[in-house]
Amino acid sequence: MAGALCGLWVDAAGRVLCTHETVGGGREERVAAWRPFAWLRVKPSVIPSGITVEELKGEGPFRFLAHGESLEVFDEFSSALGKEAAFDTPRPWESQFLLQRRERLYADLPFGRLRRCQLDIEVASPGGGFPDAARVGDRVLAVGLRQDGINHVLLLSSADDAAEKKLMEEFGDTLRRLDPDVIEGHNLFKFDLDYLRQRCRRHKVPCVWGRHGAKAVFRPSRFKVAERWLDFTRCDVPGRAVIDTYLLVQQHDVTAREMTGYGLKDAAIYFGITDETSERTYLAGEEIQRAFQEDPARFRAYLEDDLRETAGLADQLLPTYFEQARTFPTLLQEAALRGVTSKIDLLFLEEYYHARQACPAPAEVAPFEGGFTRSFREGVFRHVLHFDVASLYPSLLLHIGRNPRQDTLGVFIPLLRRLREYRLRYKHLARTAADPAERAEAHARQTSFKILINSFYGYLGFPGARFGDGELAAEVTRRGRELLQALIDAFTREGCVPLEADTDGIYLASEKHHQEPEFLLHRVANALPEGIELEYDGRYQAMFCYKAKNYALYDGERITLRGSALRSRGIEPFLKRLTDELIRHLLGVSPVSPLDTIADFRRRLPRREVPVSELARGESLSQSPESYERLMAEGGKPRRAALEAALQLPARPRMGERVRYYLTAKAKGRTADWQRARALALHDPEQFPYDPDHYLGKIDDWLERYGVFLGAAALPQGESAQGELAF
DNA sequence: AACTTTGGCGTATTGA
DNA sequence: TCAATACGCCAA
Repeated sequence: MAGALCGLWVDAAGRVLCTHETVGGGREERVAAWRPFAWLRVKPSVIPSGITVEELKGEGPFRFLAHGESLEVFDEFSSALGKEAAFDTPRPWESQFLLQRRERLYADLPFGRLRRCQLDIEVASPGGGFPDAARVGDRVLAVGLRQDGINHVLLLSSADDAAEKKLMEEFGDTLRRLDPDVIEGHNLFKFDLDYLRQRCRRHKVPCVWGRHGAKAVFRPSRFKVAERWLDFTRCDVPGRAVIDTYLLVQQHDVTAREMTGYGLKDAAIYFGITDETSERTYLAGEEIQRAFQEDPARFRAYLEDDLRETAGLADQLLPTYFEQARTFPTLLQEAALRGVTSKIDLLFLEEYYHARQACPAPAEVAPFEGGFTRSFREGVFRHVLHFDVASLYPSLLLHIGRNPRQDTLGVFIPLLRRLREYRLRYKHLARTAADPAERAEAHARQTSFKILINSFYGYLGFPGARFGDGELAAEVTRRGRELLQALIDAFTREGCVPLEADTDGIYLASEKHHQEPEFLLHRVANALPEGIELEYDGRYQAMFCYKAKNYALYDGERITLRGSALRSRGIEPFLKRLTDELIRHLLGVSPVSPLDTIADFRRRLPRREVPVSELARGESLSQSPESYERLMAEGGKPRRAALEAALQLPARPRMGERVRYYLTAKAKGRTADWQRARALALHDPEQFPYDPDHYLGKIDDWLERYGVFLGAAALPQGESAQGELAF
């Protein structure tokens, strides 16, 4: 019996090259058999030798299944069929192999036995400017590799080309000797690997970094983080997974949205790997080269701290994806880089393949209504309770119990049910297991199942999902709205005052029940259908209700902000400060009124005494500056201030990165924001001072919105206070 | 090159 | 000056 599969690669010839764990924890390489396959809409009139075609059971446009005896024969066959939609085959090939064999990577391999190697490079650029691997004067100073806590630091031996070439060869040798399953690094894709590739190419050193003597492959790719797309150069190292913690960190922050930055240093502090106050060696970009020459010990300490922090980030962020790779027929790197649709599709396709059932094509999805959202009151309220329905949409799906229309095999609901059972089992284990490593693993599993379960509803409403069903998704949200409305009515009958409701939860004020929310919970929860569970989620001294999806809570210790109006990252810091002061004031946390701060700003702004960094707004680029520039050159529109600012910067930011900018004074023919925007990094108080009037106007706008909550003193003329103080 | 959904707030651009 | 519209960012 072979040990766990911990590496997989299908080469160009169609050979399946596997790496298995051996009894002693080593790695051994093997070649496995595989028959490439595809689904077809029609039976080809001519079937070449080496290809078999079977007719499938059930309804669905893909009614035939073709197998090839080798990839070569199969490729020829598929190109002969042409590019029409008659042909559909799961990619990459590694997924197809796993699916065909019902195999998974890392089966029975604990996370602790995964061979993980951290990688970081240090480079020198002439004049201390921004590194650019294409420049002759640039140089790799050191390559750091760390595996199982042991550092392997490779240093440039002298300042000539031959030495850098030798360093590149040493890097390849060391990597192959360590033979990791996973290569981890912070910003690997956009920096380290791409830089190494360019230097290797210069010295004609092939990037043989993979298993089975294979070279790394590079190609442009994109990664979606919530609403943002990030551009990066993807690197595939055959037989290994490349994991970029820079991407994982950003993905993590989608839900939390509380990180101050995504660089290694910020992330390490945020995740508690490095204590903010404790020592770690740090070198600024321009100091690195000098330290390399004059203080080697310090240079090495810096590199090793980077490796340690990278390992720490992956310790926390990788297990979820590791568990995904054990769940889906997919590579670990794919699990970390791709969305949930392809993964769910693979689970379906695996069942359809083995059942020899005809496959559907993605269906049309008509626009449909979502969750119920309402802000009932505006102002400050006391004795606030929060209730929500546990896993509303998955519960409703199971309650409805209907499979997607095209799922003729009936895979969806049983799969969802099984995943939920698994999740509950691992959630329990995460609390009760004796061994801490086992608890951690159980936690990772339950987290990855939770993400998966929650995305089943979204999958149904997604037009690209092969087994999607917009009507079923619409049915789920419709029942969700009815349920929430029924809860609001029930709470109202109990004498509570609804404040804010959104999708699956409700905030309400009730002095009577504030001390005994469980009592209230039982009275209301009785009316709910089987399988739908209402939970008491928390109690608050005070709540500031602003508008729908925008509110602040105070539990006696901490303030929680919700909503883009109150906590958006793009907002100018000085306005954010006003809002924070307002909320602390309204919630009774601080006696200081923002009106004092406003008076102060109004005094200092005209003299430009407020630092520009307090005024600059930030925005992440939804487009690369280059493509924006091209579009504008062709007379495109609309113009955008953030992109205009990005174009000013010598080190052009890429799509998905943040740009901060401020506004300079109006001039003739230069009144629009985009014409006056200037990158914060290029602030020049003499040549390009900021425009105080613009920022004074922002304060007026702020008062327009929030003045009512501060009473008559703050109001523009003709308005009266509407904020109420109740209960 | 790649994609889970809808709902809501606030700001800027554009064109009249 | 005012609308329609697009976009960034966020809640669930």
